[in-house]
Amino acid sequence: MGVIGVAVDVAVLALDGERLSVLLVKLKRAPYEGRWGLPGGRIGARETVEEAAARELAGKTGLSEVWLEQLKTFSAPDRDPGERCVSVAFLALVPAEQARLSATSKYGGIAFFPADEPHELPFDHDEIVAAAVERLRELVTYSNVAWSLFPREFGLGDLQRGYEAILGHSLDPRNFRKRLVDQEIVVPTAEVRRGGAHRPARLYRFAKRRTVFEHLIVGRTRT
Amino acid sequence: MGVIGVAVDVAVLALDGERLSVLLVKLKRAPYEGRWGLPGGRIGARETVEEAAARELAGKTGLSEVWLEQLKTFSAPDRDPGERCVSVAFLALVPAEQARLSATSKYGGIAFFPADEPHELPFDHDEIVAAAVERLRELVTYSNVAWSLFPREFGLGDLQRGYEAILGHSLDPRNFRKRLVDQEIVVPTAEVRRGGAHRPARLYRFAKRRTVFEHLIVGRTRT
DNA sequence: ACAAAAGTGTTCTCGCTACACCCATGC
DNA sequence: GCATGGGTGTAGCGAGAACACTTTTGT
Repeated sequence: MGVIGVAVDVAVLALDGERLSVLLVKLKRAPYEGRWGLPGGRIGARETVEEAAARELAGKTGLSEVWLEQLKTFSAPDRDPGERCVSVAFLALVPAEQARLSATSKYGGIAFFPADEPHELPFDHDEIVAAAVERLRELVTYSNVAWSLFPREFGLGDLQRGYEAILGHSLDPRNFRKRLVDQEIVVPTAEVRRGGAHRPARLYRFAKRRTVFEHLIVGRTRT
Repeated sequence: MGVIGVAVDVAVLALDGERLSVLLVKLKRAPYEGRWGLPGGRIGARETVEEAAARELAGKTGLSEVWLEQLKTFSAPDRDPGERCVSVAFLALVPAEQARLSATSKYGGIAFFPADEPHELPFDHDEIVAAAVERLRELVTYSNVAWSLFPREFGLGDLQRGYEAILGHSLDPRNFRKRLVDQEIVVPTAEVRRGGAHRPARLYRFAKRRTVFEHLIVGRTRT
């Protein structure tokens, strides 16, 4: 029986501008060197897949302390044309600022691409990205994982636009605010942000880092 | 870098009597030969983990055509004291009758054990069983996977007791019936079952094998 | 004064919960 | 006739959805 490799692949999602984006790197190894794909690689002899995912992420992008969750294991025999290799896919979430930083830093060959469309990526990476987006959509409707996608303080308008980008549909601002504030998922700070030629936005923070609660969200609009 | 093995382990859940139970087999390979554990084994060179799970299940228990879902990949470096091996855990659901059949058939060393308590199983199998039970509890609240745990026709009383066994709490019979019937998750058949010294029970079937719908749940009672 | 984003309250509907009694049968 | 499980209806509450206008600022 042939030897089977074990790898991890990480779909890093972030709100880049106001789009939900996925981080891709220029692959360095055959047979797809030079093409864009998900960061990842073989697991080490003495680490879990979770540790491997965190290590690969830090090594290839400089990102650390990010939210990481196992998604699914992909194992089609021909998924890697070079050699038999199963891959444990992960979802990672990073705040926009941090994401932009790492994309422009010393780590070369890193960029964000729209997450909600396929890019003809090598291996089964398109499928992994799709699974990551789907999972995030689920998560965001009944938890406050969005914590991991935003800076410490933010305007509720920003937050709403982030949710809309993730979910792919628009939300009602009154219902959105009501729920988040009434249920104390976010709390107002003393600060406001005076930006453009507009009324300044009060800044908020997430209240608690509880990750799951009883069916929050989403004030879907009819259209 | 040492070679890493890839295996699957399957937690087969069934309603055995009126308890939620997990199928265990007598392990045949070192270092735990003779002890009870989950059915499973190495994946083949040309199969996916899903195929491997189905194959192992059929081979070790005779069960086929069962509901199978990937749960999570376990990868602690020391989870297998013999050699480095990651394991992709699966949840399988089988109807009670089929379960009892396979447990008494030519396949030796098979038995059901209560699923909601640990059994000091080898490897991380207790953890896998716990994850399987948790997952089933989630599934059952917003889908009709129970389809896979019941025979074609059943009394609503049976169904309710099954749900109670899975969830670990009691349900209100009026609300339970109302929802399942009003939302056409189950439909009455022409038959009734005349059993003991009681009013005969009308028999029902599941209506459609849609697996997920919008938040069904289950009429939790206060206690 | 006007453009642009922030902010706000009420009504309706629907699904979940709670709760107690009669029904059909075998013995 | 009685024991046993099968079967039923209603009222209240809470959460989500719908919906349009006022406020604050910079220019």
